[in-house]
Amino acid sequence: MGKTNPRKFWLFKTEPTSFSIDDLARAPKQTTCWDGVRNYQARNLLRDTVQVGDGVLIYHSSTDPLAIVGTAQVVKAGYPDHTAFDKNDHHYDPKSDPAVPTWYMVDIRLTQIFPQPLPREELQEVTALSSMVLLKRGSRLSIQPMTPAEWQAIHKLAGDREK
DNA sequence: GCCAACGTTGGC
DNA sequence: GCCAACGTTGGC
Repeated sequence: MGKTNPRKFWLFKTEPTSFSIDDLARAPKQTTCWDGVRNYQARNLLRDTVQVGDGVLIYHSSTDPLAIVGTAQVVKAGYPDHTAFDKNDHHYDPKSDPAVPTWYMVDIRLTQIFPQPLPREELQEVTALSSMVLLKRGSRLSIQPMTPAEWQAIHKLAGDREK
């Protein structure tokens, strides 16, 4: 009773051409809503599991170099993604009813931009990361769970690169 | 409820 | 640009 859930860790994918970690850094309070997720598995995580205080790695996909570029923190837990209701929004979904929203989002605040991004190529060499969802073949999930061990290993790599 | 067709993601 | 891996759609 009264036992708080342990802090969890996530990896959020984004295409830097549409939203990059530099955009996050320039946002008011370096905070943004993570809108536009249109996949049910990712939606379930955003709605039900991602909590305030959870750690988030930011990953740049479909770019060169592919890399983990920094970290953020969840500052608001799952709430309806209003961009689904906006006809003019690229992520508009007419099937999402405001009374029973289909899609959810969270807010995150930038923690740090890594001085050196961690390229996917290098992550693939690290034994401790061999089970990362990100590195699995055909992995398309845009909101990915990761283990505390993976979280720590990433931070160690980022720290080592800084030296 | 099955499953073929189609669309999308995203590394390579 | 290619294409494997998924997810979604829709006829039956």
